[in-house]
Amino acid sequence: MLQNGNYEAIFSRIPIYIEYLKTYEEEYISATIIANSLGLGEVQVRKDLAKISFGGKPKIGYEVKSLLDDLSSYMGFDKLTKAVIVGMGRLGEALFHYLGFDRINLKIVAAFDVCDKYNSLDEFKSICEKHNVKIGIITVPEESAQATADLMVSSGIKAIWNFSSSSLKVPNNILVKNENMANSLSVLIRLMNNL
Amino acid sequence: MLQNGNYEAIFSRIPIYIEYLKTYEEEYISATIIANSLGLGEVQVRKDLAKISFGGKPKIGYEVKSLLDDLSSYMGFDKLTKAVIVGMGRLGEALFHYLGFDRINLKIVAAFDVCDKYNSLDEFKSICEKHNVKIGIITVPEESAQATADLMVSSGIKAIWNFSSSSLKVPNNILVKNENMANSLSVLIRLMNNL
DNA sequence: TGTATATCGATAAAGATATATCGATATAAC
DNA sequence: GTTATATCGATATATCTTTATCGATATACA
Ligand SMILES: NC(=O)c1ccc[n+]([C@@H]2O[C@H](COP(=O)([O-])OP(=O)(O)OC[C@H]3O[C@@H](n4cnc5c(N)ncnc54)[C@H](O)[C@@H]3O)[C@@H](O)[C@H]2O)c1
Ligand SMILES: NC(=O)c1ccc[n+]([C@@H]2O[C@H](COP(=O)([O-])OP(=O)(O)OC[C@H]3O[C@@H](n4cnc5c(N)ncnc54)[C@H](O)[C@@H]3O)[C@@H](O)[C@H]2O)c1
Repeated sequence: MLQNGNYEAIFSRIPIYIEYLKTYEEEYISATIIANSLGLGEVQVRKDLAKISFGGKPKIGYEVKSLLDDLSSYMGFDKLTKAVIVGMGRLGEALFHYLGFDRINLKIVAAFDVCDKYNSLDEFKSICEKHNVKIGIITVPEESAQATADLMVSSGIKAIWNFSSSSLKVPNNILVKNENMANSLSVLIRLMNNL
Repeated sequence: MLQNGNYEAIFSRIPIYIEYLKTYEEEYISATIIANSLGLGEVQVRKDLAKISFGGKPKIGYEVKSLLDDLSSYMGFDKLTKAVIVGMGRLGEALFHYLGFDRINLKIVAAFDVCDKYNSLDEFKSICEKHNVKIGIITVPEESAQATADLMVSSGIKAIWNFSSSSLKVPNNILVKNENMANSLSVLIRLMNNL
């Protein structure tokens, strides 16, 4: 199942480095500059980079271009990842039209719903197999979430991004990332009340 | 600024306990049952509960009702929290109509957009002050995000839930939680490619 | 009443993550 | 050339988080 919540902390920083580096015009950049720009510790930045890329030069820093390449391929952004989405209601529509997945090289190749404006679920398996789809996005109502997950698993999908608040039962080799918005917001409420 | 990403880990587990407990019919529950149902370690559950609630009884467990109360008030769900949302495009609409915020006792009291179907930004400050709004949700395009944040700060908002991928500059006493969906999904891509 | 057991809480150990310190080095300035 | 300095990488320390262990206790049952 691998129902993760806490991943290696570094994984969530790399995309931030990448975004920042894309805006950086010089040929070289130091860990100090990255750290200060992003509000992180410079030792942490240096350690992250050391883990992924080749060394920087004292007094100079890291070469931006090759750093970007290394970070991107570390995250898997160098390869196109294909996804499908099931449940084309308000949230599904929003995600389907969102342009921001481009920069992580993710493409939503098909959208499914019970309503016939979209691909029918009958075609789900064949479309997934044809495109070798790896990621399934679940934006159906709670009560349909488990059935949708089952369909995804039986269609060869390897990872599920779940926006319903159902906790899905899936085989051990399938990744599930729950994107529970209310829970995420509640962390903010808690922190706020603490101040 | 408090531009957090890694909060106390416990904060993100409490809402999960709460959801689970709401479905639990018995009068008492043990850490063992919670842990097994949610795929967590039982020592971890016991430690979390010990931090927040009064003790359980050996061989019996914790009283569900009072546990729920304690966890809810720890998270701040016992008080109504008011939010506003700015940017009523696809994502803004989805969030505005989402019913799941009820269970964390959050109410979106007003929705703003440049389009006149919604509240006008001219009224932003007065509405926020009138309702004593604490949380601002940003779902405007990138280029308007910082201006929106500024408006929120100057209208007395204490915490911002930011869906744009701009990194916002705000005063030190304002909380910002970036909900960068592409970055979140990229963690899943990374984990998947690792298997 | 005594024994077995599920469970708790406390303490200890392990693991993960973040921060601090410092010598080495590449460049720049003198 | 020598010196000053920004930066790196390595090592050490600190903090946070999770997991393991174990004695104490409330109940169930013989
Ligand atoms: N709207 C939000 O901001 C938001 C936020 C967080 C989580 N969610 C969750 O995301 C899910 C969708 O939310 P929404 O607001 O878009 O709801 P919605 O009602 O607008 O959309 C649900 C869509 O799923 C379709 N559907 C229903 N059963 C289906 C099935 N078996 N197979 C395929 N499609 C099916 C419906 O036709 C509809 O188009 C819900 O589980 C909700 O709790 C929504
Ligand atoms: N759609 C998604 O699934 C998704 C996912 C993650 C992040 N985002 C981000 O959320 C934001 C909104 O995305 P969307 O898909 O809803 O876009 P959208 O274009 O559908 O909606 C943007 C809305 O903001 C309004 N707007 C523009 N400038 C404004 C201003 N200054 N003040 C108030 N309203 C203003 C527009 O009128 C429009 O209604 C973007 O920053 C996007 O990158 C979207």
